[in-house]
Amino acid sequence: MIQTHAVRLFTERGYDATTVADVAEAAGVSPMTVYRHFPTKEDLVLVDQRVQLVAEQITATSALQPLVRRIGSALVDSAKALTGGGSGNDLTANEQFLLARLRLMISTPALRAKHLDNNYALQQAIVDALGDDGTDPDTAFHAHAAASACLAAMHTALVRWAEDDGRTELPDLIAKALAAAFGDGIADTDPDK
Amino acid sequence: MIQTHAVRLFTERGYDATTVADVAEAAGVSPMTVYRHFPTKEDLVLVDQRVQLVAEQITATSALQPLVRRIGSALVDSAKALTGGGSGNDLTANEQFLLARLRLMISTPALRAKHLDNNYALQQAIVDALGDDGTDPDTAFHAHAAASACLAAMHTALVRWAEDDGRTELPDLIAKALAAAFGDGIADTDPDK
DNA sequence: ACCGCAGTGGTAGTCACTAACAGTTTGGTA
DNA sequence: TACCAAACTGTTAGTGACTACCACTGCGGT
Repeated sequence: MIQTHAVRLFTERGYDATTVADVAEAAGVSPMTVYRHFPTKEDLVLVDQRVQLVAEQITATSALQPLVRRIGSALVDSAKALTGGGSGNDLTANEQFLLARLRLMISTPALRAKHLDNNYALQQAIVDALGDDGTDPDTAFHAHAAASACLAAMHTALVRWAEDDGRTELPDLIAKALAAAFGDGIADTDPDK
Repeated sequence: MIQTHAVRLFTERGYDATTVADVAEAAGVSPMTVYRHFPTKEDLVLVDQRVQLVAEQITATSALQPLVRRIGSALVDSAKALTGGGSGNDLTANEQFLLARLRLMISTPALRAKHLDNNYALQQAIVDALGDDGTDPDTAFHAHAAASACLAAMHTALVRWAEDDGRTELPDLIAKALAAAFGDGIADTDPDK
């Protein structure tokens, strides 16, 4: 509830021009309560990264495939879970809310910075999930390079998705971004296609 | 001078535990003076991105090459300018200072986030320099995906460089990171090698 | 009626950062 | 030397995010 009011106020008046006290008042609670649920003002907007989910998808992929393919397909699949499968044409309320938060995130430096740093944390989780045992620094370096590049491509897809107002399916956009960066074919999700 | 004291204090006591007033006192100036030279506390540490330089290198590359190759070679070249050419074995004072700031940047969330956002601004400049006229949204999307992935690989190289205490040449590490992400051969700088 | 406990609120403080104003130093000019 | 303008520095008084600490309320179980 607090989050809903926050995103609405931030969108209407701007992020910087809206204080946490404003959000608290709109939600009918005290500023203290806001801080109890959301450790920082930025967390009122930022999208849950689902680190756990992505990591599980990574371990589920075949270790025989190239790194960017393993990571890419995991990201595409997690995007499906995020948008709810993407069945019909109309956007669900969940997707609308996601879009509103993404638009704030893109246009507000503080939010954008924190989101990019969250992506960096996700990168660490991906490298861990890839099964890097830490013995070979070159292997870890390779994994970090691949993971960071894949996540950067995904971020580009997120921005494009928000600019498109969600008209294109997010998983498809991510696959397109991966293909644009790494070349066609590397990021196909379903081999039976 | 202010910056030198700031990095030293941040390294000794920690970034969060050091106030801007502390930095000002160590530098023998008032807190206001610090804010006049560095708009935010983070700017006391962050590395100059040299957006202009990278953009010029991009326009100097052949438009016939693949995007990641154009961007990659520009990033490798700008890294040479940043570290000062990398001639001898010993680290220059400039490189030492760069290393200290990088270490802070990697370990401090606020600094890391802002640096990643600076990279995002650099991405915009790279896309602009690539000559995207904005008419075709797919072309722009392609350029953004490639640029973001290249910058992510470069960031990975920066982290590795700091972990290595600068023992490996930074431009070489960036080339290695690009090769790890995009495949060998795509990021070679000098064709005559 | 009693206890524990999760959720909520108040108070006071720290610190990054800003705006408005005032004093000082510096470099160029007559 | 005298002078002026511009750059530099300092003071004060704020705003707002965020924290630590303590008190209060409702609520199910014994």
